[in-house]
Amino acid sequence: MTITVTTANLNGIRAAERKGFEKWVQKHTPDVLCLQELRAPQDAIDSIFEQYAEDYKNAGKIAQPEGLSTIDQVSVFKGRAGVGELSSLEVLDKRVGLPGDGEDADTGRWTEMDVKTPQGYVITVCNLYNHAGNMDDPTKMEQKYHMLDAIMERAAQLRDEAAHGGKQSLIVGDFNIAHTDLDIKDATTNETHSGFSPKERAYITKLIDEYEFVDVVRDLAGDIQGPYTWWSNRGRAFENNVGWRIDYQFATPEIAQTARGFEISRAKAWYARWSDHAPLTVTYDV
Amino acid sequence: MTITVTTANLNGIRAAERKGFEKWVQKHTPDVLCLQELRAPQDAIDSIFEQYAEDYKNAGKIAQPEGLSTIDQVSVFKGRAGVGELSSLEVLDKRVGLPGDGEDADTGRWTEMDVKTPQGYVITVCNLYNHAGNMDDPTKMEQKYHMLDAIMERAAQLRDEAAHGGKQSLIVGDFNIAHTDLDIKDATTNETHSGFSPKERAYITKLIDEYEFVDVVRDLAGDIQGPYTWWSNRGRAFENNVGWRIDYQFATPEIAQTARGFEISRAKAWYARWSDHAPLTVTYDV
DNA sequence: CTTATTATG
DNA sequence: CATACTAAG
Repeated sequence: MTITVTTANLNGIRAAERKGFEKWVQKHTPDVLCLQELRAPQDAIDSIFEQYAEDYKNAGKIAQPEGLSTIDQVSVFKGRAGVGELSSLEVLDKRVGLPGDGEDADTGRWTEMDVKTPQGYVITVCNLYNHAGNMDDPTKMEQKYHMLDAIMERAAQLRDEAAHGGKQSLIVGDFNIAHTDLDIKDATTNETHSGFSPKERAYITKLIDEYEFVDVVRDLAGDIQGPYTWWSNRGRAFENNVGWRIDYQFATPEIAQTARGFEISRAKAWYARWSDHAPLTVTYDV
Repeated sequence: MTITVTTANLNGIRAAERKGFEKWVQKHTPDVLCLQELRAPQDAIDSIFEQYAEDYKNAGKIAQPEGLSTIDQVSVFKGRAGVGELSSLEVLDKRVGLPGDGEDADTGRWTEMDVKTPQGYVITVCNLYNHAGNMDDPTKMEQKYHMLDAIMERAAQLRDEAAHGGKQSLIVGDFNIAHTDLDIKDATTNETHSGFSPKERAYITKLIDEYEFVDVVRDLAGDIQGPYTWWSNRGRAFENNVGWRIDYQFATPEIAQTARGFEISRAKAWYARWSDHAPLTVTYDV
């Protein structure tokens, strides 16, 4: 009995809908679907998520549309960021925002769901969209580091909860950071760019080494170049596979051990590109 | 020996290019081509007009690309208005702006060319794009009336020049006013809207009655409903022919008498819609 | 509804 | 290069 968890940055859910993303949803209906960069107002998100609920029902994943649990966080900045999380599993709790967010919660960058797996385990699935950052704009880098600090804080809590057979966790989404040379096509030219600077990469290392989260896709793929999840819209980056791996699934050790495989939709013949990111799905035997 | 004069509001020359307007140019190569709403910066206009010069050369209308005369006026407001005029005839003079414009000349709404016809007549061709206006915004209506006042002033000069066998004139373009019930599908509901208010319509009447300009298309078409030149992008206006006649060719009496026929491209099977306006071409035997 | 602009990624 | 926004028509 396995579950599938997908993370997909849509770069505008309405634009992705126009380009056929819903066909992908109908085909895959992952047990947990984590979406980033919805870039849409609440009413648009509500009506699209209702359609997805119908899709899950028609695919036989849930008995009724009300059987799909959803949570989302729209940004206070119109047309920017925005994250949402959907699950056909039993959902015990849903939360939005990070500890450090404070009053400033409506950044549209973090949601959580506690889901119950078919085998009866409870897993916290955290869904995030980090700032892109810009080396020429220190305030934007500060926002990026600030969110990374908050993620570390939450990761510490989740690690402690997971210890000694406790509640396991996933932290998935768009970190906007490639971790190592394997995670970026052009490492040398990008060391001075936001997304591959040493300071940013150190946060990913810290998440793995200090908070004991496992980079599931790297573990499954081994030490190969790639696989990438994002390709710039500029030039022929997608066609030439000049990509970055900036979308991740990090898992606490126990659930990481159950990871059976992953799929990045780019490789598939039926894949129609509806975003500069490709969806990343991991199958867990849990 | 006839000449063709076309007026076409492109609603963005770059968008029109993407949709195949250049094919229309290659097919028709009118002797005088008056364009409105270019909505593009000078460098974009320059390079597109150079392409049109090649098209005229390839069509055998001119000997070399340099044989096409062009004049244009870009608006000081980026991405708005903008008019241009092209001719394969001998051009004696070119001017931009209206008398009333003063310092404020770069409104992108008026150009003139003095062209010499194959029969040796000199004709001033004025090309205009009037403000759309908005009944809820008095300053916008004031701008529209102000331009109409300036047009009347120029029309008075041109009428005087044309008297007793003098230099004839055309005033063509987008007036953003339907003159009579015949010039609009839905007259009653639009009397309170900009474009069909009594005050605006009176300017067209004045141009005809006081300044003796002939509404060439109405003269040729007779008292029928239509033909329209503009259809709203909203709803199914184009499909249902819910249109307005707001693009005109006004002529001094002598040249008006030589008008042999007109064509509005909408009626043609090959017509691909690249704007909310359709091009209007009149053939003059002059 | 469509084309522009702008900011953001 | 693409998706938003806003202004304008």
